[in-house]
Amino acid sequence: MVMRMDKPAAREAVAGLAPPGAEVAIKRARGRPRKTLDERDDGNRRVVLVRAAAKLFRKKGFDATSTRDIATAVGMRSGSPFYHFKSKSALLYAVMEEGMRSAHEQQLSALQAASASQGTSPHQLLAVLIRNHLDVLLGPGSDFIPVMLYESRSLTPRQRASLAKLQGEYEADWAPVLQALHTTGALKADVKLARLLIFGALNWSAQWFSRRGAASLDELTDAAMALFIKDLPP
Amino acid sequence: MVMRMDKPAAREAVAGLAPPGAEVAIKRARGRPRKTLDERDDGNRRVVLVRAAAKLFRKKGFDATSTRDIATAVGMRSGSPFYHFKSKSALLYAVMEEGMRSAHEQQLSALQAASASQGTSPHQLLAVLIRNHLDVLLGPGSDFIPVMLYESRSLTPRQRASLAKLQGEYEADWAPVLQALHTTGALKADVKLARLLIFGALNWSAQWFSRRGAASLDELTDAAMALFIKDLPP
DNA sequence: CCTACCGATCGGTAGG
DNA sequence: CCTACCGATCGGTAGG
Repeated sequence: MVMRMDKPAAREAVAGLAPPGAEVAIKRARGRPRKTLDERDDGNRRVVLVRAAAKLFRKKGFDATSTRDIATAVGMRSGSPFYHFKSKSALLYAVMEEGMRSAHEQQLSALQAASASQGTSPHQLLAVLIRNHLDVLLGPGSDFIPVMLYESRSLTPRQRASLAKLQGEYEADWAPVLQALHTTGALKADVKLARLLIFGALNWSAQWFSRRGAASLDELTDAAMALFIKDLPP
Repeated sequence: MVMRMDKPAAREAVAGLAPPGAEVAIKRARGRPRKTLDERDDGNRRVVLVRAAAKLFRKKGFDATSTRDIATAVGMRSGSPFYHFKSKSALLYAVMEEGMRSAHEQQLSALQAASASQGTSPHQLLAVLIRNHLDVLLGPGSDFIPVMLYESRSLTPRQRASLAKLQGEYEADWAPVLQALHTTGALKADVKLARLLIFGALNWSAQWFSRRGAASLDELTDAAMALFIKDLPP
């Protein structure tokens, strides 16, 4: 209840909302605060909350998950998540935004690594995109993107619009690859519809894929490539 | 509000739960009942409830739809849906079961019509299956299957198992067609994974397809065929 | 099928 | 971040 004026700043920085003077205000506090009980570690708690929320939202759905569930999962009391997030839906948005950002980063890395080492044929690039997408979707600890795919109904219109922009950027990386494949005849369908159908095929796997199941992510990637591409090289 | 003593039996028959002696018991009542207030029109109300529930579940999701929303939609008071369904989840199951039954019937009709008139090549059969599936999924008044696809988390385990059986029967019709295409080389991917990926591609369209949008169901069918099948005839 | 409820739960807040 | 709440809503039920 006292001296933790550094908290709001840290929090807003994570959210990318730090007002211009925030850090200055913090530096005004001299030395470490004494009342340490509420001097919980750091804006770290925010990340922990988002992670727990992602897991629960994925497992039970947004509406069926109470903010109390989330609080309990991270060892907080029922009202405390609202110290970090102004609403339940803000938490949901944080999950999705974090998911999209890291998914996109991962996608860019994968593309760069591919064009650096392996060849850079459209076939290979599509395989890389698919494999990465499956990883983001089904890999260990990947609750964020499934939540984004299946819970966006619960966002506010403004949040949905924000997220759509991020999704657009993610999908934009696919367009040239698909276009190239269409040009060579390896992809016969209309490019735009093909993209939607392909994302559907992949995204749906979040509903049935099990990491302890029959197929591996590599096998699934191969199956997808075999399904979509006409002239697969041996 | 009069004469529909046949209703309880009809109702239970729809649910497939009519106890052996139900109809007999009903026939025991002679003529029309006099106390007419609770003699509401018919088991018709049940169908109306299921239809309204499907619409709302699809639009807002199961958890975000209250039984009061459904009651209001059909002009009932808040407690009345529970006269027809013993729980909210029973209503959800009714939506899904009704959706699967009619989808499967429609699929069988489409297959019969196809093998009667058009040729019966695996290509044509797959096109028929896809087209029908899209119709069931995206056609006018089709809220049932999307609800089934996206809300089954809210079923009880027993309900889920029941539904899985119906889904299995629906999907079973696809297996020989896909197998035949695989044999001829028109489908390169592993048949089981191909089926999952194809259903994903189609099912996902419930998320983005708009009946007033760019593509028609026919165009979407063509795109899907072009995407999945290697040696499409002209 | 309505009336009149009930207990439980939920998102969120004040105040420290 | 906790304590102690609050108003609203929800699924469901008794009793007619």
